[in-house]
Amino acid sequence: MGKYSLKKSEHLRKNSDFRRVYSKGKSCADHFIVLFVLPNDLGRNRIGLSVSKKIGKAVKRNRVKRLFREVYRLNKDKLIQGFDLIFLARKDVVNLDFPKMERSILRLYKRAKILKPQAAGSRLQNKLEA
RNA sequence: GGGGUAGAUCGGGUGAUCGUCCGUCCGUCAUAAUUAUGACGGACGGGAGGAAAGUCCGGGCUCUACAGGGCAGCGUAGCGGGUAAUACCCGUCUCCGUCCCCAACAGGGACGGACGGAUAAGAGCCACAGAGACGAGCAACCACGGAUCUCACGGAUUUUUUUAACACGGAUCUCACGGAUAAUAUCUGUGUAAUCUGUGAUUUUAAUCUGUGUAAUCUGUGGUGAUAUGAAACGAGGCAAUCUCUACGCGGAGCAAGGCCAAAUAGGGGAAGAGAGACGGCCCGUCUCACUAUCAUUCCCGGGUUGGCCGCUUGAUCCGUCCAGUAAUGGACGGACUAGAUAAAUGAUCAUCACUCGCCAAAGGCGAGAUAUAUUCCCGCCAGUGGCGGGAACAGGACCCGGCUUAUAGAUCUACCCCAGAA
RNA sequence: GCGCCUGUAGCUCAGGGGAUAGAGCACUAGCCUCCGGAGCUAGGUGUCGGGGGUUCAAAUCCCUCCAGGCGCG
Repeated sequence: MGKYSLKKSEHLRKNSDFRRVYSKGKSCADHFIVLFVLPNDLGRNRIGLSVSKKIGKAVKRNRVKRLFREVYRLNKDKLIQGFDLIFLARKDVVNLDFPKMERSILRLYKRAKILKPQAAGSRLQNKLEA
């Protein structure tokens, strides 16, 4: 598996998976995104995306989901493995571009305490300082 | 060169890195062990739209009777054509609107719009206003005629009453004067005033008759349309986007259709009883399963799974040429293969080229001004060069097509019109 | 995918061809009260979701678009 790949097997797809993460997982949020986290016993991470019709029409929703996927894919080497994650979009997320969303998601990672210890230093710090 | 209208086409390009979906081929591993499946990796090829949207119509396809009859219901509506079909498209007639020609009317032309059948059967509505609102007569006005009656004028007659005034007479009484008497009392004469009464005449009023004029009411005949109304005045009115009628069309559900495999749950409750279901509103008709009973059947409720495969992309497909047709469109020939996802694939970052907007810089042209003049200074405008920064629409397949409607920055081409400039 | 409903004053709703579009609450002003509340009186408030059409006349009928909501599989 490539370092920055994102296959279908890493997606949460069943309704029961989503409900399990929503009810039993921890959540943290900012103005744009709600992140749900629940440990699984697979030894790798899986993500689910939830963008409701309140966000906008199909083009806007697809763009938000693509940005979610891109940010997760390019930062997946910093995460501790073994979690199910759900990104829930809030209404203001439409105005975000890629760097703003990356900063927002990395902050949420840090608050959810799923960042690898050594990764918490270098790149995130650079981004935040920049 | 700029602007407008109409139509057609396109709707960012190129490159790098990382990543995604599908197909073909290959490699490693696992399972059954030719080969297939799954996971991971690699190479190559392909990968959203003109509206993919809204779901307003029409079809294909699938199941239900290869979809049957009647009623009900729904839809369409000049005529002709196109099409698989339509509420779509094309042509044309009629009507309406705008503009132009014409001094004006008539007429003609251009453009745009129209759910544009009902002559024949019926029902309903037509507020307010108005005398009158759809088949019935009322009222108004005018003309003629009649009846009743009011008023005015003229004439005639009659009557009584009242009032007013006049004339005359009578009675009573007051006052004045004169006379008689003894007397201021009484009697008497004259004049005057008041009251009552009689007579005469005039005027007014009332009644009757008659003539003329006028007004009102009733009535007969004929005519009229002013006012009012959206329209209308005995016309076979208007509205059928009110019901209805006529003609034509429509069976129903929808890819979560439908079929197969795997897994899981339950063997539960209720109803029916010779019928039940397909069948969607009703009736008929057809087909299937049953037709003697704590069994079995059918239906409903409840319970479980909500995984995979097929359907799934070659099709009324697209492109080019020729022919037929006013056109929509059709035919022939040649070529092409162009997404098949399913918590749902096209993205992110960077560079660059074009498009556009703003700012800055240097030099150029033109115009005006300052200076005695000028190669100098300043201001404004113009096109082009360089740099920096920003913007780049509407919008994402979900079985597939044909239309319609709506959203849409900009670019190109064609036709027409207007403005400016040059020859 | 299919079907249905709603949009009228600031809010909740009536009105289903002829109205100056109405009711309640709210708002404003006045009276009352020492003040406020309650009460009484008066008043303002509308592109009837947008556009087009039928009609003499449209909130109402027809077409189309927009926004919101609901149901079934």
